[in-house]
Amino acid sequence: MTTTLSFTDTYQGEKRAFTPGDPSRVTVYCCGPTVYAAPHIGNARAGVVADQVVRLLRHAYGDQSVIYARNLTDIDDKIIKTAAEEGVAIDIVTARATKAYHADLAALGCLPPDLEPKATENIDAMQALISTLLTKGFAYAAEGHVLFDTKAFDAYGGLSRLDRDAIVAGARVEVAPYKRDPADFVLWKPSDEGMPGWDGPADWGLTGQGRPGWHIECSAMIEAALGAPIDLHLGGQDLRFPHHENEIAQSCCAKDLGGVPLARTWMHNGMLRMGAEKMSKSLGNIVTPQELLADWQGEVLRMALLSAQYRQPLEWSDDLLASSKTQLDKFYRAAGDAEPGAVPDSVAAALGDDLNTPAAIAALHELRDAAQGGSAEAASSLRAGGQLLGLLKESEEAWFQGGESADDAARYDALLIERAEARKARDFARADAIRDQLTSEGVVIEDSPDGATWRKA
RNA sequence: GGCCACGUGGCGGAGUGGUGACGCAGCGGAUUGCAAAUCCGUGUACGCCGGUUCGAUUCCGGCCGUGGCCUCCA
Repeated sequence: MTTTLSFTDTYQGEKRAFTPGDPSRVTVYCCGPTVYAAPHIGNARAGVVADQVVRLLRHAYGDQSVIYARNLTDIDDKIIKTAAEEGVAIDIVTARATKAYHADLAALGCLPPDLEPKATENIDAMQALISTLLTKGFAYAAEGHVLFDTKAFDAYGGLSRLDRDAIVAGARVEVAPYKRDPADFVLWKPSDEGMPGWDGPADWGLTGQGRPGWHIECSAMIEAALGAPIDLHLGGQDLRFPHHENEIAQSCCAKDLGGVPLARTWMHNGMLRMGAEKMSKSLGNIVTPQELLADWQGEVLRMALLSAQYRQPLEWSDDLLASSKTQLDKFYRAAGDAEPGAVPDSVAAALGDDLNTPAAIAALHELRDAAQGGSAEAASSLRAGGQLLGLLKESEEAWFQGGESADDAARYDALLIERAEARKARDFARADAIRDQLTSEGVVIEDSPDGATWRKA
């Protein structure tokens, strides 16, 4: 496979050819969830985008040549707060949220990452990183905290294009008095009694236990899981600053990365909107995959998320879901029981051009036309192209009839036979009554020269 | 205020310096006992004002509008 891939690198601010350091070991990291609550569909977009990129990279470089790591942030003040509010142990909160995240992403057709480091299992790596930064003079201890000294890193602000003045001028929170510079950020902070905490190394000069700051977690886990620099770092646009900016600062100051800002390519996905606003927990306008899955198949949600190119904002709506469902129905009808063949170039090329999923879906529609016209080859290509997009994984039968109980299915079949007899006898009143009854149960009848079939609406 | 994006037809959404992707919805027709599915056909667009150009939705400038970020956030 020699497809040329190009992605918009947020650090450089332009679309450029993707060139891994080692094509036989392409390293990808995606900032995973903070596990304090079930994810919303906007969180899931980031997971789907990363999954889509990984699928494409595996197609281009080979399954064994791509290593995909996505972390779990299981130490965080929001977790502590949630546990306290519910009066349950931290573990209960993190296990519950982790389970929900895994289930939801699986429902959206995301492959599990190769590595899924947890913050709590990488404390040693974080402390080692902090010690290095202290030793090299990029960090300092103050009032129980260890802080990163942003003035010591000339390239600070390179990713977000923010300069220190802007950060300070726009600060929405009071600057902690122990900071040397308002832009400095926490690497390690003290934990009160009852909070998760770990002893710091003696030479940090701290008393009592503490816990890591958010940003150091990812730098440490990237180093531990993949080794910096990596080829590709993904995450939501809202993580660009401060999270990713700080990751770069930490990683580049701790280790000589040969001028690479931690990742050779940075990709940031756009936000999902509800109406005019970003969907977010703090705004309270979220909808979760769990809620949506009650009414829509997982592939419908994925199709909806892929309907816009990943960098664009995407407005979430029922119309979008309905349109996605209709399109998938058509794809499944045209694909029939065809086995996936070779991935069509039209689809691979669209994805290789900065993950242009709308163009890839358009290519699928072209294949559908040909398949519907009787081309078995096109049907195979449709399957293969769809599956590169994480779609069209089910059989046609499972797609249209899956999820119904065996009893219901048998009843529908019996009613279809009765209806066929009624129609033969030209008793259309009875035939229509049967159809009306099925309609009321959310089941649609489709007639064909070979007889009638039923499907879920 | 600063930084970063973006404004395309009823809706969603690509793309391009020069014959208006693709989809959903709509409308007309074929098919059907009637529907459903399928097929054929079909309309409407590039925020505003300048500039460059033979020609701009596409490049440049300004304006207006929207969103994101400016240490909670995918």
